[in-house]
Amino acid sequence: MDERWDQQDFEGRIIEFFCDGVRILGLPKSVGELYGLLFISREPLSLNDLVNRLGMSKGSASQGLKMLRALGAVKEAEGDNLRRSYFEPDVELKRLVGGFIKKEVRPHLASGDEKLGELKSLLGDSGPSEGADFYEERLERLERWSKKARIVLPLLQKFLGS
Amino acid sequence: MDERWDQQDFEGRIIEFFCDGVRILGLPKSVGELYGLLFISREPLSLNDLVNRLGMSKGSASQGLKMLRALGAVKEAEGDNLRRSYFEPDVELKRLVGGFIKKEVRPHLASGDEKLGELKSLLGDSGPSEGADFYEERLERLERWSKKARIVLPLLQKFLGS
DNA sequence: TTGAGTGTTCATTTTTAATTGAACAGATTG
DNA sequence: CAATCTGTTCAATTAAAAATGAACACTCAA
Repeated sequence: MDERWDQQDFEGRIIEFFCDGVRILGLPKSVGELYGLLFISREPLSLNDLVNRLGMSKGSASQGLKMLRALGAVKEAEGDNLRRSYFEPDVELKRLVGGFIKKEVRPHLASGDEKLGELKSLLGDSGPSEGADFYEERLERLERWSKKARIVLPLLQKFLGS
Repeated sequence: MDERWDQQDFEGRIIEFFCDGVRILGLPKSVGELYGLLFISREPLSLNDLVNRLGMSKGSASQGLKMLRALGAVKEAEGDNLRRSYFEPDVELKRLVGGFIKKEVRPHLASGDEKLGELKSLLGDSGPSEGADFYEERLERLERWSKKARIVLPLLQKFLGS
């Protein structure tokens, strides 16, 4: 047994790694801790396991798991205790990114498109008034951006699936 | 003149639009306001113009502009007053995304890679100990993720340039 | 039906991030 | 040089986000 191999440290670093990761995506640190611990655990873990090993509150863990399930990043699994729910991570990048796009990105794009629609009709109301050309050009540009986003997301997912 | 055409309202909505946009990217709202107002202005604006029209502090505006310049999202331009600096937006999606990737995304990926390297050497230290297989598999997976990201970013930029 | 185990919700607290505003440095002008 | 204008910095404040923990509902088993 090599005394320099510190499993605690290793797992802690993995968890930190995911904390950093999820922060870039705008998710709370606790979500990164939860996913990180599940990712580096051989067995599925229960809410209580996660709470005990991460030292976070039951409330945070419950909400974090809820988010991870909604994103499709964790799923329920079989465990020792029949009463409890156990969780294991989905470790397929394709599906992780797909879930994130579906739950976090697309809704924002949709609400952006809606707002663009309102802006277009606002500008339409003005009639062919002087100086509206500039605003029209800007709105068209925003629509092109939005269109690009709608095209690129499926391509991205396709690429990640390879 | 159509009284229903409310330019104030229109500009305000564009600014809101960008506030929402930058929040997704994890940038402060003030940065969205600054970019939004520049985006919808015919003429380049000075720091004082921005402060006055957005009602934000000089400090926020200065810092926000600093960030926008660093991202390459605004550049200096000629204006009436020789003493002041004037700014105009870069409105090419390709360059906006490119700047964001360069300044915000790549540094995070780089620091992630560095941490992965440390983890690998930690695991290496343990020697061929029992049960390290699982950890090795996990680290390899993370490396594949990182590799995918390094491949996909240039493709994304290439696509946006079309 | 009571008691223990599991998990959720949400008002409060804590933590983190953003904004302000005053002090400051440099540049320009009279 | 004194007065004004421009823009930056940063300590203090304010606002926003996340975490906590207690109350609650539900289930199961004795």
